[in-house]
Amino acid sequence: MNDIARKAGVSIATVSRVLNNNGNVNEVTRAKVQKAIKKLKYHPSRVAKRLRSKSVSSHMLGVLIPDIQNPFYVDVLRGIEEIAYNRDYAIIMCNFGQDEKKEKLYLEILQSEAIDGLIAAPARENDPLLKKMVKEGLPVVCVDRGLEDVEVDMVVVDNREGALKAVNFLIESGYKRIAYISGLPSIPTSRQREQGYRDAHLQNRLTLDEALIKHGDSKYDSGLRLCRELLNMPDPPDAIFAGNNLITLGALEIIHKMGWKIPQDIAIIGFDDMVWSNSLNPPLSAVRQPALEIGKRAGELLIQRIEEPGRSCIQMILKTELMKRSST
Amino acid sequence: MNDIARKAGVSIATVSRVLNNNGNVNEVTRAKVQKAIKKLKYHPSRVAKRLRSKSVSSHMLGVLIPDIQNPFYVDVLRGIEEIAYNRDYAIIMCNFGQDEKKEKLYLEILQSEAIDGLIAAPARENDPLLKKMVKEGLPVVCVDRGLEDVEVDMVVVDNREGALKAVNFLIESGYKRIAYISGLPSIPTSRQREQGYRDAHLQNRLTLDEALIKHGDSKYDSGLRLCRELLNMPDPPDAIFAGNNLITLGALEIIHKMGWKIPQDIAIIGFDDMVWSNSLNPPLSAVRQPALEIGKRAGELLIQRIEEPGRSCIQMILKTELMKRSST
DNA sequence: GTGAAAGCGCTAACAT
DNA sequence: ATGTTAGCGCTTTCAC
Repeated sequence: MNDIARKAGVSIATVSRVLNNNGNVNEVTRAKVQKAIKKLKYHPSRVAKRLRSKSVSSHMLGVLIPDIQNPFYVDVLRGIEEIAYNRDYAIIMCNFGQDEKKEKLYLEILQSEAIDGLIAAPARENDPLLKKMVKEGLPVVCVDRGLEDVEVDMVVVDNREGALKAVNFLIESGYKRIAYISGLPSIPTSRQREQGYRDAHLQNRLTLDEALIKHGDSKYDSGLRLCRELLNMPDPPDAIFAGNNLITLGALEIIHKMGWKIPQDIAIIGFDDMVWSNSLNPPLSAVRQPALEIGKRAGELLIQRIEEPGRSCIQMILKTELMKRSST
Repeated sequence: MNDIARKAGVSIATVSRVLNNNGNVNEVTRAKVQKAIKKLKYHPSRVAKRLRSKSVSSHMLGVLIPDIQNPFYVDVLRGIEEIAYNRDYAIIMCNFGQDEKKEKLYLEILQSEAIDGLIAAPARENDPLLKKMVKEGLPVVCVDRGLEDVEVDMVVVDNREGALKAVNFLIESGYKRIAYISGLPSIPTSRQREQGYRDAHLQNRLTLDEALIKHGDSKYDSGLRLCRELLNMPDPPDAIFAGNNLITLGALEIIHKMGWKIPQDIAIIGFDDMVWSNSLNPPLSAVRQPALEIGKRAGELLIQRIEEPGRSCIQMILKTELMKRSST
């Protein structure tokens, strides 16, 4: 910046002014400076900018997600990214893979990176570090999962209702022994979906066999393992409600491997739709979360909050949609 | 840092020393400082650190990938991330969605973020901006795609050979009219795979019907559309070689929708394996790229280069593996 | 072993 | 309309 000031025969303050289109600058000076900038192939340092002014936006956002292998989070991320891109924000992506130690480390990095704001799907609803960061004034919006005891913007889906609809649909279709393969029980969404599953049984006065509820860890392998246990039961289920994307795919692998026919031998419906649900054979029924939209809304909410830190918190609950295809 | 210096009754220089475990510090002074750090819940600012010393590592890496919806890149990313995490690097993830304008913007951001190094799968092999950054001394390693005219580390897969193996296998299995659904022809990997496809025909003296080669844009929808065109031909193919993940999934959707049986009516083999290839019905045959390993190797290479900028460039060519399952 | 001070690239208040 | 200057939080020489 010094070089360009010298080259253009002005002070660096003037350079800063033309760079930021801010303050009054004579047209001819501006032109001179512009030329020097071009000539010297100058690139502003976002780092210095951020250091200088906490008050001014660094145009850097953090995103903290649990599992980038899960297509749901990929779509959320894409939604966030789309908004960020349009508003000229860059993103630091932190994928903690359901590992709380890693999550903590990332949170610390994010903190010391002086980001403008953070979109997070925290592992635990009472994560102390994250709560602290919120209290210290960092704009945060939670997606998919909330945060206890503190005021934050939230974009979530009505998980209980989504599960309820899915299981009701299964029951209406005549299935009697419906299994639930749950993700990590410590994750709120897992519990909410289980609640919907239970409520559907209640509403329909269908007795629920607790042995049909399997708790896993939200990953592919647990879907595989738990589904095998289910199919090997002396009295196996006639339908499966799978707690998330990856669990569904794991379950499908076993079902096909054991040669069971869908939906004749066993029906399956997943929580989370995927772009390629139709590529499956048969096409998969699923509870669709508007993942892209969750990401977009979260991005918008975050940028709003950055621009107007005072505004009160918003909790957005998006609707799920039951995608009836041929697996049920 | 000032606060903690004051609190501990030392100078900020000393604080810096204990923070970085560097230089000689008296044990008792060190203890005092440590205590003050704890008390004041001090967090170092990575931003200031980066500003101060270009010489010292900022511990920030950039990753530039074309399409995060493609599970292949997700795995590459996971590989990179694993290495980065272990070596205490953070990652700025830039997903440009095959959009060159976006790619350019991201490259500029990365540049002004003072990252230590960059892992990129550039849209074009002769991207001028990226080439400039390499020449200016930014450590870069390319994955999946190379960069013309400049020396960079590269981690790629032998695409031609992978395709060759796949199509040879198809031919040996008795298929005669094998279609190729290509990704964007401007992407080198698309062309290399096409070359392998052609070579296989040559080697087996099988005449190749140019009408069976369809060029798309590497995305789901193009797989869908081009596969439909193929199946609707008066003289349709008996096997399909799909240029990537997303194309495969799009093709599968149409095949199922039109009620064709795999592999009786049509065989299909994809380039890129997926975790859930076994979840498909029938399980999908595929050319497996060791995506996670590509990411890891790239991460290692990059960190190596950051630590030893002088070392000469390495070009790593990883092997593909033919996963024979039931779709062929 | 420790402190003082310069400076990384930038912005903003204040002067001119 | 433009220049001067004081820092932002840190590292690193150079003294002591």
